Amino acid sequence: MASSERRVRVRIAPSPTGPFHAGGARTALYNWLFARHHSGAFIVRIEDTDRTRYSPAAQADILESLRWLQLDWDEGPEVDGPYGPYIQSQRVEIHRHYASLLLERGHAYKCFCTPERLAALRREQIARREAVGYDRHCRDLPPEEVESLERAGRPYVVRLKMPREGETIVHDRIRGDVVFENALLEDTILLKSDGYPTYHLANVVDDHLMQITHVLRGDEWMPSTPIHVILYRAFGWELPVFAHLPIILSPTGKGKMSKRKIVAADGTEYPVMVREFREAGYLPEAMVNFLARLGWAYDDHTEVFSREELIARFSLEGVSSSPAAFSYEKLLWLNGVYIRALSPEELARRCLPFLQRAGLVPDPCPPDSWEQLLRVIPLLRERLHTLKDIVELGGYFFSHEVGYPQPELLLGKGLGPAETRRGLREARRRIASLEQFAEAPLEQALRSLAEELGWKAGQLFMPIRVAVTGRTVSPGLFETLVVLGRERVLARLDRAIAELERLENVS
RNA sequence: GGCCCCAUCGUCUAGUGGCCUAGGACGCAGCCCUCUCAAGGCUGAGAUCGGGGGUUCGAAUCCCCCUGGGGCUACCA
Repeated sequence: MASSERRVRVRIAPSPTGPFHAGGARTALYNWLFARHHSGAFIVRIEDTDRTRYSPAAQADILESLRWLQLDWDEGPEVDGPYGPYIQSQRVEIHRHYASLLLERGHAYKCFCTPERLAALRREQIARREAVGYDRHCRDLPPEEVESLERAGRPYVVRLKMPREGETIVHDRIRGDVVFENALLEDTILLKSDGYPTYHLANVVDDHLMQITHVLRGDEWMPSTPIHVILYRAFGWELPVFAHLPIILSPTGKGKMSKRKIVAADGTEYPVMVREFREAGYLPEAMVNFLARLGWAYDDHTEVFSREELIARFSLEGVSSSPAAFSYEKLLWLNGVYIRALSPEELARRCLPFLQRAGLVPDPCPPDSWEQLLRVIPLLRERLHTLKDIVELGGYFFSHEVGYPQPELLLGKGLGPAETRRGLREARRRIASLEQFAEAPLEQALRSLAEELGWKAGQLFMPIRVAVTGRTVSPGLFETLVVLGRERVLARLDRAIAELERLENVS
């Protein structure tokens, strides 16, 4: 049966050497979408055969990131499944078995070359400006010599015997047929001297054993695919369908997306790891939508896709073959779109941790803080690009005091400290004596005051805004005053008036 | 250096021989709304489809060369 007719089974094979980054997330998403689209299985397999770089924290981060993005896996760590274990290091006996099978069948050989010899060889090749690579020194060692070296306890690796002529064609669903000249391929190491398999062996063996039908992975794997094809053939196994995804470029378009935090010229830090996006206040649904569109398009106008639409519409045919640069501007816009689509309660729920982390709301959240947050959300909803923005944009709704680091911002346009102070004092008096502290009466009172003073509305509103929020930017003044509450408004007006008085005396 | 991939507005892309004097989105600019900022609405600037050869009545779309960019080149994945 051709693999395309079997039930689709795809996997991601992250290596727990560092936190999960945007590129890994995109690969995971495409695999997940492909599986869900075809009602297939999405599998997570942890490839931790590099014991020197292994990090338990990284492994936890990968799973946590996948969960945050809601890319649920059908088989893998924590959920297990019929083809386990799904932690590669627990499968080394299996890998060793298949390596010995290759040895028996003459598809592989033991190589006793020391790292020193390899390094020296490499240096010579570079000096002679030759192509670097293993010289197959041990490929045709006489059996007796192999035996004696082994008896002497000399460490060895197992290498794959590459065909020395002909070519290997990789059929790729995105790239088409890619031809590799066998003579240029190296006798790749399959088993390291520590007994652990390399990626090539473990990956092929496990993909086969786990019945993987489609291998969707980053384009950086294209060069090693002929090795994998040759391995499949050596075992006599059916090939999966390969599809190499375009890599993600850094926002500048120069080079692969960094795995370290991107710092702009102005010092702004941009997230790269999935957890950093989460901490920066991005919504998982926005991330999913953005990542999906990075290297894939459905038609000539749709930008916003729900998860269900993505599943329904995703196909390999829509995946572009050229690399895509990451755009924080577009992500930010999309994040805003998703924020505005959230119900006020849901948005409040998601913003809460950010306010708590900033120390503006206690943890656990007391009922009155929650009520206040619910009042604040409608005012800030369309102003947030990230959840974290609520701290900067709305902190004054929760803090007890606001400061005026630049007191001159309190001044009305074209007005001096004395005049502004007079306006503010009168505004304070009228607000205090208002029967009903609500938007309409506030607006009426303040507009008529501005008129009486012969000021433009903004000349009065801006000083009040700065007085009560400490900022020149806020939601509409009257709704802001109402949510702040009369007590807080009056206290802050008093402080501002005092501040203006000081400013008067200075000048 | 060798091998491999890629090439449409700044960016993500639509486009699979005629519907393209190249469409949409982000970003940018202007205007409207307006108490500031957003959000929203409208308008605009922005790509001779990297260059050169072919094929064809006709090419962004097919072929070749060049150029540019990227990836890989570990007892890492």
